[in-house]
Parts: sequence; C-alpha cells; structure tokens
Amino acid sequence: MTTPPLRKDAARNREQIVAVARDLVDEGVPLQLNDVARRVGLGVGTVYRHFPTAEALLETVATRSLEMLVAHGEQALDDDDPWRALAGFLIRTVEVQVTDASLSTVTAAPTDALAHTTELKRALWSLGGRLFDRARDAGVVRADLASADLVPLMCGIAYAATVHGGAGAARADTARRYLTALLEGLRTG
Amino acid sequence: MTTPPLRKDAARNREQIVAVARDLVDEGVPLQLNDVARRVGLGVGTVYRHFPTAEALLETVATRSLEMLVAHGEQALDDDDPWRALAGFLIRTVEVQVTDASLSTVTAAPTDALAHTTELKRALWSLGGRLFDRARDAGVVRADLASADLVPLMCGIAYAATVHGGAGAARADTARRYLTALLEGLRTG
Amino acid sequence: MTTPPLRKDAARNREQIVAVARDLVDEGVPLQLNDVARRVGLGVGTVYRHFPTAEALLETVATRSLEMLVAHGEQALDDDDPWRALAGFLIRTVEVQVTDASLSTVTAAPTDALAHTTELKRALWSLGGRLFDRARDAGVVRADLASADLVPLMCGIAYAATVHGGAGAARADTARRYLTALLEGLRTG
Amino acid sequence: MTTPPLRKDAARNREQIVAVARDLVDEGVPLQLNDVARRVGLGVGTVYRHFPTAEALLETVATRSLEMLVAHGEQALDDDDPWRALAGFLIRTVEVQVTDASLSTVTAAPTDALAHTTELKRALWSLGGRLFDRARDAGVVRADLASADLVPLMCGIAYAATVHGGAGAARADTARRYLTALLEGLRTG
DNA sequence: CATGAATGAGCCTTCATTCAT
DNA sequence: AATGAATGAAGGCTCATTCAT
Repeated sequence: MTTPPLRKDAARNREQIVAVARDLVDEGVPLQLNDVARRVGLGVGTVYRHFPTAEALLETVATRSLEMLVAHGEQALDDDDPWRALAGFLIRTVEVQVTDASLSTVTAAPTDALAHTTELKRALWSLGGRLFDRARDAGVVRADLASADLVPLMCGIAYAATVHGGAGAARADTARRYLTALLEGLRTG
Repeated sequence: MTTPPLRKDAARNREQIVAVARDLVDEGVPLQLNDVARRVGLGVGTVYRHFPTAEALLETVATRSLEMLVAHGEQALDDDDPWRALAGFLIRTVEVQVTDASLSTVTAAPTDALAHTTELKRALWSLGGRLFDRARDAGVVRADLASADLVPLMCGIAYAATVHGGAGAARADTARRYLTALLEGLRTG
Repeated sequence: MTTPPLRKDAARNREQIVAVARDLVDEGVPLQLNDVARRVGLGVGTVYRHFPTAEALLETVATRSLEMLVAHGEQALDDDDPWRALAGFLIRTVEVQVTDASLSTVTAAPTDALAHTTELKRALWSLGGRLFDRARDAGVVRADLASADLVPLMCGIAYAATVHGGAGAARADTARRYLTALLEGLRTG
Repeated sequence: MTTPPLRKDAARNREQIVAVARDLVDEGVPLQLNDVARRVGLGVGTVYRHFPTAEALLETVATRSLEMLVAHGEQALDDDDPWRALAGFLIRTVEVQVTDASLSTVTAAPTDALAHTTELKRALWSLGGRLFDRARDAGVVRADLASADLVPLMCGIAYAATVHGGAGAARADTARRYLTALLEGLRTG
C-alpha cells in the first residue's frame, strides 16, 4: 500500500511535472500530457510513467489544496461556536478553490482517477457535513438546506467568481463577497 | 441591418438545424457542425453557410431563452415592489438557465459570435442592473453587491445545481432552493 | 441498404486506396491506414472516411477473391461427379488463397469488420459444405472428416506453402502439391 | 563454446524468466520483455542481460520441445519399419507443435536469434529428411513430395488446427485427425 | 444554394531499448 | 550484476474547416 521510495532524479522529474502542470492549470490551459512533457523537457513516456492519465496528474496537483482544506476543517471542529466554525471553513474553502484552478475540476468530478483523491474528497465532505450538522442542530442555519448542498454551493460560488472575471486577489475578493451574501442567507434569524 | 430574405427551403433548413442543435445541447452532447448536419440530413456545407461556427449556432439556440428573459425583465420593471420585481426576475433567470443548457455557456462566455447575442446580453444585464439599482435605492438589498454581480451569481447557482446532480425538474428545484438562500442573503434586515 | 452512388473523384480515391492496400498486402507489409494514405497521396482522414479500420480495408481487398471463389463454387455444384467437383473447388480455393495474401487473414479471422465479408464467407462455407457432403454421401471421402474441416485445412495448406518459401507461381505449385497429397488422403479406396 | 559459469542467483533468475515466458506464450500473450520482467519481479535490464531480444527468449522457451523432438527422431531411426518410423515422428511433431505455442513461431521463422536454435532446427530437418528418404527409398511414400516439405506440412497442420478452434486436448485431436488424412495421402497405394 | 469528400494538424498512447544509478 | 526510469519514434484516431462538383 505504501508508495515505493522514488529515486532522486525520478522524484525531481515528478516534482517538475507537477509544477509545470500547476502552471498550466493556473493559466487556464487544458492539461495535455504531451504538452507537459515538452515544457518540462522530458519524453512523453516519462510523464505517462508518473501519471497514467491527465486526470491523475490534475488530481495530484489538487492534492495539496485538498489536504490543506482537510486540515483546516479538522481545526474548525475544535471551535466552540458552530456558526463561526462553519463560516470559517466555507470561507477558506472558497478562497482555496478560487486560488487553485485544479480544485474546481477535481471537486466537481463525479469520479476520481486516484484513490487518494477519493479519500480526501470523502474526508472533506464528511468534515463539511459535521460542521454543517452541528450548526443546524444549534439552530443557526436554514432548515431547507442540507450538508450535501455545501459542495455544489462552494463550486457555484467559485464559478460565479470566475464568470465575474478578474484574476488573483481580485477574484478571491469577489468570491468572498458572494460567499458573505450566501452566508447571510444561510444564517437563521 | 435587415435580415436578407430567405428562400423557403433555406428557412426550413435553418429551422431544422436549430432544432437538432437544441436537441443535442439538451442531451449534453457537445455541438459539432458535422454531427448536426448528419442528423438533419444536410451537407456540412449547408450548415456552415447558415452558421459559420458552432458558437454561432449555440447562440442562436440560446436566443429564444434570452429573448424570453428580456421580455420578463421588461415586465418586471412595471412591478411597483422593487424587491418582488428583482426576486421574480432572478428566479425566472435561474429557472431558464437550468432548463436550457445552451444558456449557461452563452451567458458565461466573455465574447460572442453573433452581434444579436451581444445585444440581447447587454439588454439583459441592463434590465438586471435597473431592477437591482431600484431595489438598492429602496434600501432592500445589501450595499456590498453591485448590479454587475447578478449575472455571475445566476451562473454560479445554475452551475451549483449542475454539480449537485439530478436532471430536469429535480435540478430546477435544487437551483430554486439555492437561489432562495441567496436571496435571503441579498435582502436587508 | 444500397451503397449511395459515389462521386467520380471519390470513387477514384477509393479504388486507389484499395489498389495500394493490395500492393502492401502482397508485399507482406501489415496494413496501416496512415501508411496507405501517404502512399496514395491522400490525407489520413480520407482513408478513414472510406475505411473505418484496417480490417475493413483488408476485407475489401479480399472481396474480389472471395467473390470469385463463390462463383466457382456455384459452378462446381453443377458438376455431376461429386469428387471432381469437390477437388476442383478445393484446388481453386488454395490457388486463390496463395495468390492473394489478404485472403488468409480474412478467412482465418473469427469475426469480420464488414457485413458483406460475413455474407461471402458464409456463402463460401456453405458451398464447400454442400460439395463435401455430396462427396461423402457418394462415399468418396473419409468419414472422419467433416465439412467444418475444409476451411482450416485450406488455410493450413496455404500457410504450409508460405512456410516453404518461394513466391508467386512457385508458391502456388507448392500449395498444389500439398493439396494433391491431402486429396489422396481424403479420398476413399 | 562452453556456457560461462552462472552465479546461482543469476541461474535462478534465468529459469524464472523462462518459466514466466512459457506461461505467457501458453496464454497466447505476445512476449514483451518488460512484461516478463514485471511478472518475474525483476528489472527490465536483468531480463535484457539474459535475453537480448524477445525472439531469443522465445527460442529458449522452445528449446525444450525441440530437443524432445530431436530425441524422438533419433529413436525413430532405430525402427525397422520405415513407414511406421516416419509416421510416428510426424505425429509426435504435430502433437508437440500444437501443445507448445512457442514452437510454431520458432519453427516457421526463416531466421533465428540463437545459434543453438539453428542447430536444433537443422538437426530436426535432417532427421526428418533421413526418415522421409528411407521411406521413399522403401517405396512407401509419394514421389512428388520431398523431405523439404515435411516442416511446412507440419506447420500447416498445426495452423489448420488453430484455425479450426478449440483449445488444449481438443485442438490436439483435430491436429491428429488432419495428420491422419495427410498420412493417407502420403502413403503409396 | 447545396453537397459532402478531402484535408491534415493535433492529440493520445504504447513499447523496445538504453544507461545512469 | 541488477535496477528501473527515461526515451521518443511510431502508430492510432478525430474533427473543424475548405472547396470542387
């Protein structure tokens, strides 16, 4: 089950591949393994060895952000204030989603290329669900929404920020404004 | 500026092309002019004559819905209650966007293939803006949102409903729930 | 069900494609559509339009020989002498199979790309079966062989001639010698 | 001319490689050195060290059967009955060829990767030739066939059995039936 | 006007072989 | 000796667009 230790040069290549892929994703360029190979200066075969499909590479790019979110979500559970915990988690989620273009695709995908991605997504949904349920039990969120709505809503807000246009910090601001409005709508009384 | 008179058979072809394109869009199939031609039973060239690009065809498919929304928006301006007018307009917008798959793409696109599409979109943004401004002047919507946010937000909600999954009426219901929450957030006190 | 009439230039291309494919097959080169396209001086797409797969092209190359054999088989049924009819049919079969390299592959393939190929093969098996059964009923062939053995045996003889080496007429001679020996073995008393 | 002494582990690797290759051949999988390496649990380089090409490995797999046939052929020369000796040799040949998938390829190949293979094949052809000539001199086989036809004919029969279909014992039965018929044809009045 | 054959760049993927570790 | 990462030529296929008929 453990990934075999990687040779030093191979590890370097792998990192470079992921780095270039991240750049491409950030530039909004659709991931193509041949393209990545050319930009890194590696043979196609090498890239295919490390990542059997473009999806696998994309998910690897997304992993870092997913892990950050999971970590944040776990911390949020320690917050005594259910509303503050939920809101903080959602704000962080949207911020990351807007910053890291790989996330939107991976998050919205119904199926994953990497088992690890599936685990992370499950963990994230689960954390979101617990935070949401806690808030609902405390009576601070609308009754007609459910925890299963969190992911779609976060994706929707990230998408809305994209449609609005702008880049980098500006887009993050937009997303935060949208989320703020939505949070007002979620909150009861 | 006047549309050149169309021969009767040409008109019929055009209609059939649009009809088939609408079906394809509804089925979630990416629009390919060759594909459309085959299904209609016409040569590719004929389809290209009517629609120079797939985008042009898609926008033509979307036109009907856009016109409906514009009409609805104009009526909404007659409503004395600024909030009810705005909310009604947004609800209608999201409903249509969820129902007509061509709309999401066309609405979110930064640039259009058809001048007519640009006009319609401008008219729609303008109507939304006037409805929004009226509501804000009446003090019934948040101050940190602007009329330029309406379109992105509607797109975001439609997208969220898509991510949630489900089809047809179920998706429309989801979208409506999401919009309801957002409207609560937009509304002041 | 009828093949639509082909434009003159398209028909010419199609013929050229088949002609080049026949040459390649005769040279023992494995059929590759890109290769064929280059040799004919056409775009790949054109070749793919005419023949969706290499198998389809190969079968088209084989069609002529298959049709010849079917025609010969039908004539053979008119022969009053059951043994002479069968032997003549088999000799002709092996001759053609050795001459036309496309036949061996197509004949031995368990599944076909073209419906027409399937029909022709079925017709051929059926004719061979009737000729064989007639001979067996007349008591002139061994009882431990069945009509289902004809195709394998003919393929085997063609293959044997190939292994023996030589080309053109020499190979046909070899095949005929082998068949002669086998026919002696088939014949009773 | 003597095989260089092999370290014990190297010898073990070699054996494992051959064993796995035999399995693959039996499964009808085309031999790929990378594939073999993975299944054995060795690096590709190691496999390449032992066998420079896939052909070399295949011939090594085939060696056992070739040696068995040579041994059988030598015994057959002791048989006083020329026809029985020849027939027995051919039957055994076909049986082995049908049983060991590596043989058909190696036998039919015009050129070999391993000198040892060439020797074995020559020995086999030679034995077949002597058995055949003895039979012909005794006047028990057709005059229009020569000893050089034996190998092609045996390959042809094995191929015919393959085309007929079926596997394992069934295929061996088919091959034996075909050979029986051919032997009848070979035998003189 | 209509047709649909032709185009060919462009993407995807595999695999035999080498060579640095 | 063993390893296995890297290579990259080679082949497969699609599809948006043009243009001769």
